[in-house]
Amino acid sequence: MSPRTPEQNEQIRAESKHRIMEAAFKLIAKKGYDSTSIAGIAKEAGVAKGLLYNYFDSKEDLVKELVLSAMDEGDKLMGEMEGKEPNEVLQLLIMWFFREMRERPEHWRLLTELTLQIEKFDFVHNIVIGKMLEYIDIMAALLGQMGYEDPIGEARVIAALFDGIGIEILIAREDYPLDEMEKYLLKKYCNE
Amino acid sequence: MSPRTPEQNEQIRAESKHRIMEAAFKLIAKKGYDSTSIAGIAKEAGVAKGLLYNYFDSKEDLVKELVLSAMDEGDKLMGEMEGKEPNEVLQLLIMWFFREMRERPEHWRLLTELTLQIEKFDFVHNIVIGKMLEYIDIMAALLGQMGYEDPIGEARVIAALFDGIGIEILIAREDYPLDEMEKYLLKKYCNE
Amino acid sequence: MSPRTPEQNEQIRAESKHRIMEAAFKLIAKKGYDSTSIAGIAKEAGVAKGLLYNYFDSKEDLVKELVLSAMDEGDKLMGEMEGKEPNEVLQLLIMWFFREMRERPEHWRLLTELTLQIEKFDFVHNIVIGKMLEYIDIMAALLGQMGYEDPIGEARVIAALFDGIGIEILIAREDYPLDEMEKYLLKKYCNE
Amino acid sequence: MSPRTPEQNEQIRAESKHRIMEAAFKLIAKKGYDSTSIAGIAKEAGVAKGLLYNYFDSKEDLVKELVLSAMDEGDKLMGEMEGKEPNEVLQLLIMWFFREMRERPEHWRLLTELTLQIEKFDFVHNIVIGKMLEYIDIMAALLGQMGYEDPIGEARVIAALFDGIGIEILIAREDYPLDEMEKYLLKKYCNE
DNA sequence: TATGAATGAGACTTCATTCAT
DNA sequence: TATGAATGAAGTCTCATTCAT
Repeated sequence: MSPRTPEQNEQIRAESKHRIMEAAFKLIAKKGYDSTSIAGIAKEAGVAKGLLYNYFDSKEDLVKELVLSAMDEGDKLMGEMEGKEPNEVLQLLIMWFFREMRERPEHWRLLTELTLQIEKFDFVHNIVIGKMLEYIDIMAALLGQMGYEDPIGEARVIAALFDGIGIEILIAREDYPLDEMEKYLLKKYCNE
Repeated sequence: MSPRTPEQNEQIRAESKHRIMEAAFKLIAKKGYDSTSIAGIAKEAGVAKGLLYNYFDSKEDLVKELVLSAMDEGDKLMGEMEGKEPNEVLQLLIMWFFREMRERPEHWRLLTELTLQIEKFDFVHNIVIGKMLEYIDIMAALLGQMGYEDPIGEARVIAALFDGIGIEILIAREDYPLDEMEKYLLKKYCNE
Repeated sequence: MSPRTPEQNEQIRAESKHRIMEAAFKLIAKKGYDSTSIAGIAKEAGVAKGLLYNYFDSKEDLVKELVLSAMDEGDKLMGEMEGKEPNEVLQLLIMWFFREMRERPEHWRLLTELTLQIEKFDFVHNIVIGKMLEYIDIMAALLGQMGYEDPIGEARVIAALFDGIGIEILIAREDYPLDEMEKYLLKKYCNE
Repeated sequence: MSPRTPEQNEQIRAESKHRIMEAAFKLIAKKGYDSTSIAGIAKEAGVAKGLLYNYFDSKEDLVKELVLSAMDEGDKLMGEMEGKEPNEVLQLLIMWFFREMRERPEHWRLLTELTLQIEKFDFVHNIVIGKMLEYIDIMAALLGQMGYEDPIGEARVIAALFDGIGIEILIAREDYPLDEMEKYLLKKYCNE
């Protein structure tokens, strides 16, 4: 029973926390915030209920961290677009969006679910608004370079399109004509 | 002395039920289904908890009636479009949408909130999918008459746009540039 | 709208009260005291809930009157036995008991149900004990005249038999071999 | 520091469960199922309401376990009768019955109470009917060996007697002449 | 006398959180 | 660090009872 080194402890902590967040993500994305219980998360993560409170102050706090980490991933993308042709960037963005929707619809589910609980999760709300504006700016710059007459207007249209498609996918699930939409948008914004 | 007449009772009932539904609508649209308690609804409506169960079998039943009545209102519109020019209809639809968003964003809030709770409210979910397809068909017919090359594709785009704008308004509230978007869309789809 | 005469009022009262008691009896005998609601009784009786409180102070009070009236009926029988041969009386009692069990098992159901709720219905409890002793005395007198060695002991046996058969009928319902038991007891106590 | 061992937990759980079942038994046997609240049981057991649901799925489930455990005890007896003289067995049964009635009338109270709630506790009901038939068979075999002319009839009489005495004890409590009845039955069925 | 809308206490149950180990 | 038994506030729903008409 020799005591663990600080490094070992740190690693154990990181692993446990990761497992808990993964479990929480999975369940909340599937069943929603209110219908996901702490007990359920603990069970899914294979740890005891009490352990969650070693890492998170409350259920809300857990969600907060979850959202922040989910946002992070979205940001990386934009970085990768530096230095490419506007036309190509737009094409990549559209394709990336549809790939995301195919492969990880739950990410979108989680953010939407929590964003709509405006009262409860103020901070998600604020972050999301910020991101939205940021992305619209980037998109407007692109469209400006591509010669659009009202680039901000069209950027807002594209943003709304993405959000709208996202929500329709959440509702229609496998019935949604993802492929057709992708083709249509690529043709509309990138071809010719 | 004498008991109330059936007419008096009917009126009392109608009023109480209305008060309860209004209170429920207000709270659920603001805080979401799960975070709205029966006790809260009763308090908001100014009645005792128990009274709700004179009018609704359960909390879910209350929501059901709420949704059905919210849907009703949306349908009237389509009826009024009969016999008009496609171009005009599209313009009216866009204007109607933005008027709705300005005047009754809570309707949209309520439907969105409940639609996303897929497991819990199957029936909302199913109704909404049905409506979506129906509206896309109508819209595609219009666009076809207006000479669009791929009317179904563009109808889907418009539907997604409406949904996307709707959800962005829910999030951004008064910060959303409703007027600019309306102008932009009218120009894009109706002008020239 | 001429006012009713006192006699008319009295008759109306009697009728309403009777209807309520009948309804209460029926439902309590079938579903038990706790599972029978005031609303249910009113509905069964075809009157408004509020009316019950014109005639009875409370649900318990209603039950009290019900039990008292049910007891009454049992008493008449004993009166009719005056002046008959002991042997014949015993035979009549046994036959009467089985007839009752066939025709009105609910009476027994009601009394048993309420008698067992000792804490709640003290008064039923006391009345029942009194009756039991009274009947055992009468029976013992009979058996004494018939030459039984320990008439009180055998009277208690017969009383317990009746109670036991009664309760088994409540449990087994139509599966209970009523006919065989009747024949057996008649042979045992009355024949030869 | 270290978490409890599984054994420790097992013991804690067993103790808590036992305390809850004892409390439930006591209260239900005294006041009946409907009049016994979860809150009351928890208070009697000295635990929080919520804890009951760590051990039982519902109030009904709690009762189920209670009944099954009460039944168990009754069965052991029959096993001990193997290989004894019929005469002796009958005597032992009678004496056992009266001992039970003296020492644990609440067991009988609980089973009777629940058995009569036919609609609610189907499973008790079915089990009890099964046992009744089983015991009557055993008894009839005994009586057959002892030379009774109609052993099944007499077995039914004895069963009804036991049930009847049981219920009379529930009602009359300490006023019931247990000793005299026991003597009388022993003389009637076993002596001479 | 009669009605039934309204009340509110209290029932069962869930679940985030705490804490002894 | 980790466990899970225990807590208790809060939620949904039922129902005996009241009261304006």
